[in-house]
Amino acid sequence: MSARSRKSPAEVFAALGDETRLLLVARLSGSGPMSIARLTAGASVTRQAVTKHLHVLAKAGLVRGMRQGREQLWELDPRQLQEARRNLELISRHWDSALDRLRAAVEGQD
Amino acid sequence: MSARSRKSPAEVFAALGDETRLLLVARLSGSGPMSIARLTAGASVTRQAVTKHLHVLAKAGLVRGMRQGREQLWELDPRQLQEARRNLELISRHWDSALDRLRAAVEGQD
DNA sequence: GTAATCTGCAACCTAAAGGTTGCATATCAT
DNA sequence: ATGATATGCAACCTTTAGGTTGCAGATTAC
Repeated sequence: MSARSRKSPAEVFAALGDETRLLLVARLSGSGPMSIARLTAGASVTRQAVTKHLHVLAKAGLVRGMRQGREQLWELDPRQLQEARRNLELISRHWDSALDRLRAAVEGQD
Repeated sequence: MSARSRKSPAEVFAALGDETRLLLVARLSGSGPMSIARLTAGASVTRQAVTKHLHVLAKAGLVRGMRQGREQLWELDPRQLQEARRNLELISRHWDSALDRLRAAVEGQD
């Protein structure tokens, strides 16, 4: 149940559907791997909460952790991130056609 | 608290982070406005559950409902959808740079 | 070696999510 | 009018999310 299997879009969306996690992703996007302690420093919740959020993100395949000495470093997972990114674009494009369709329908009514 | 105010990305993601809701959005993307009864026909939960999901989507600004006779028709909300779409693309692009950065870091290490 | 740091594990708590059922109400068809 | 449809509202239930605290185990710094 780790980061390797295919993740459903819903799971990825759900993982991103939380302010704290979105913040973690943003911070990891802007720098290299970071320890839990450091990530906690910038968050408004306890270390345990941060840890849990990281695991949620990991389960969705967005980040991955690795041990280094006494600290656990977390970083974005390029592969799953790419896939998530493509999913977002697929949906986005899907909406495009939906919007086109709507527009056409409205114009047709005139 | 209706569809007019600005929605946080997290809220939109959260709204999309559920299989049933994703399905509803997909169905609405593929056709015109649909009544709750009709939407329920394709779902695996009760009408009430569908109604609740629609309200969650509406609160996130993704869909909107309108009354027509005895039925309530739901459709995608073009405006908020556009905005959501742009948010997705922003994040997606943000990830792109993050991935570039990662790639560069790895190459630099060789 | 000892103290300070960084984490993991587990128990526990509260609020919200997701879902159901029952009943009332409005609208449509005949 | 009457029965069938389509919803809305409200109460209720169970599971999960998000968060906390306390304590034990490693690792690192001195």
